[in-house]
Amino acid sequence: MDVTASGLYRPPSLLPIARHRESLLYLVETFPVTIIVGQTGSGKTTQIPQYLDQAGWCADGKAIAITQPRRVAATTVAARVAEEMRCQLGQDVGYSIRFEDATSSATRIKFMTDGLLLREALVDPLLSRYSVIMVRRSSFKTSLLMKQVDEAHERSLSSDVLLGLLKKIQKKRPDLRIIVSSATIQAEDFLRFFAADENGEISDSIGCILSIDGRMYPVDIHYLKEPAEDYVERAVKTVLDIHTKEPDGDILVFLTGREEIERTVALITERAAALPPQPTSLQPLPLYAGLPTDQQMYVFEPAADGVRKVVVATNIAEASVTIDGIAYVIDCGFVKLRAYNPVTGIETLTATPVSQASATQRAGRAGRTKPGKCYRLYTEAAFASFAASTVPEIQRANLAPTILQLKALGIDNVARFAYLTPPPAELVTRALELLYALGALDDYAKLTRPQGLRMAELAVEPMMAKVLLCAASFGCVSEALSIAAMTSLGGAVWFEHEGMKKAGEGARRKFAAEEGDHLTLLNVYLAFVGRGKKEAKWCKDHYLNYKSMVRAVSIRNQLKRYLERFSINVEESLAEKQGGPERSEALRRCLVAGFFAHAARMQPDGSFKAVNGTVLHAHPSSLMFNRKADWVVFHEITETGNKTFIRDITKVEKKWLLEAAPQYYNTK
DNA sequence: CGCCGCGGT
Repeated sequence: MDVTASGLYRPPSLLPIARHRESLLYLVETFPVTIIVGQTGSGKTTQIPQYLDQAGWCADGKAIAITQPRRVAATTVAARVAEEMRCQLGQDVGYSIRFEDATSSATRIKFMTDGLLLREALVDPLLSRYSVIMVRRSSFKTSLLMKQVDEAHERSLSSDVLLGLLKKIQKKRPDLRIIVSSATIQAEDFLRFFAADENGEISDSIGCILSIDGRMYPVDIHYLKEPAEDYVERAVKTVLDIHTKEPDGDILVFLTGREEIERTVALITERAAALPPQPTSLQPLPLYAGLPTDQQMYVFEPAADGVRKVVVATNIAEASVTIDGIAYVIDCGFVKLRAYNPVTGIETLTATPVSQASATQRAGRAGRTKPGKCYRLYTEAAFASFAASTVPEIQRANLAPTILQLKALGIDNVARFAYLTPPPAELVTRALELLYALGALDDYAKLTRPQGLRMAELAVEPMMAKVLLCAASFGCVSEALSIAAMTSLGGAVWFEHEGMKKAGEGARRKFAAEEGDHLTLLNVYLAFVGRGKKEAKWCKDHYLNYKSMVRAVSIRNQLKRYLERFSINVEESLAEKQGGPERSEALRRCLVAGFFAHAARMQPDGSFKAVNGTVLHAHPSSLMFNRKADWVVFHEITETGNKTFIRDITKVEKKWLLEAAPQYYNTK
């Protein structure tokens, strides 16, 4: 959300990009690909689309697409450009993000998320309505930091896939212009990526790099002389040291997760109270994505006079969110990262040392408005041992959704797709196997029609997409839609708060279904949309996250529209038999049709055993955490620390599993 | 018995 950078509010003619207007237009005219290097505040995102529009790139009804990594970036930048062009947002300038389309037939400049542009490519494979596509990959130029020349760079799965797709489209559309804004270090790589043909030969007529200058304040880096034994302790101590010895300025502490953050906030409060009287007081504030929005807002409010703010945050503060007034950064040197094990199919979420690029980006948070200081809770030798940059998502994620998407985009040979960095073969193989078992791919690994194509179009992961497509045959489309929408929220259904856990669990019991979490989620959804209850207060009283519930309604509507387009009868509900055993069985059989690969059996000790022998535990947030069951299917599997948890669990019968996927269970 | 880093369709 770097859109609030000071540069944006400078008159456009004074922005650094203004001096490069003519050369930029020349390059875009001459080369199919232009790589722009320049940092936040250079004005490239707001000005370049306007230059292109003025230069005639929107003639003949064509439009310019600009992708952003975040929804909030797409909407705010679009609003800014509309204001500069003195037009109403949604007319000449608009944006399009999931659930919100602020564009019209008059729209020439369109901001959007990269994931949404990929979806458009399913319908319009050559993206023919665009004359220019500008892809923003957040980049951070930090070469003014002491002793460092380094850059960080967000690499989401969708933006990696988009760039590969654009390269493919360009071969068929020489008229298309591609602009990529990138970090200096990657600029050459991008150019080579687009210029290389299938044999690796580089063409020099494909593209060019344009650099725009920008600046940042210096940040002093301080390392530990000896490694810290407990970085939470050390972070608290550093906060107090800064507070008692350093001039005014707020503090930002990077830690890895909720529990650590809450503990640190409590420790700071406790220790600060024990200090001798200080001229200013300390106000520690937690910040992580799971925190309710109203509590997140506190960190953006300027501290009162005589108060020094200490924001204790996860990686959310590294690039997603910008807090003004930070003069000191404390970096624990770790981040929680997801990884996917293709052999076991289990995702892990573990604290891992950050990359040098990431550490640099964290330090840079102290130098946004004036010179700052960064205290690294590790040694300089440790920093030197960190990887240069974080392993891109495409090399560590479950690729089933991505591979399905590529197939639907007409890329049959996923092994030969132009990846920026190719994923490990095992990840691709595992994804292909699952998609085959779900019937999305045939014996020749070709997308099945209509089933595979429809699964790709539905905005849920392949297993849940299969559930939705099977629901009609079980007579539970309406219920499956609600469950799909609720599981899409990814655990954000319940409003968690320190000290109210007991009460929250009591509230949860009101919705509990004997059969497990999916039916419970359905009960929650039905209660929310039930007469007169679709309101924030009702949610609060029942310990539900209102924002998430509203989102579930949107997701369900969108999924429903897709099913209607597939001519699936959505009204087919078992509502009249509500609560009856037939409804419950139909629904659970339907879940099995998609989630047969996520089956496990409860052991006498209450743990579960997967079909491949892995020992699993019901996540404490699950109803099955302390209930008896035999066979179950589950939505998600994650390993944290040294335990493997399953979440969103529902009781099923073994024979349903065998019926749903006989070949899958025979080969195991 | 004891817990999800951050995004996106």
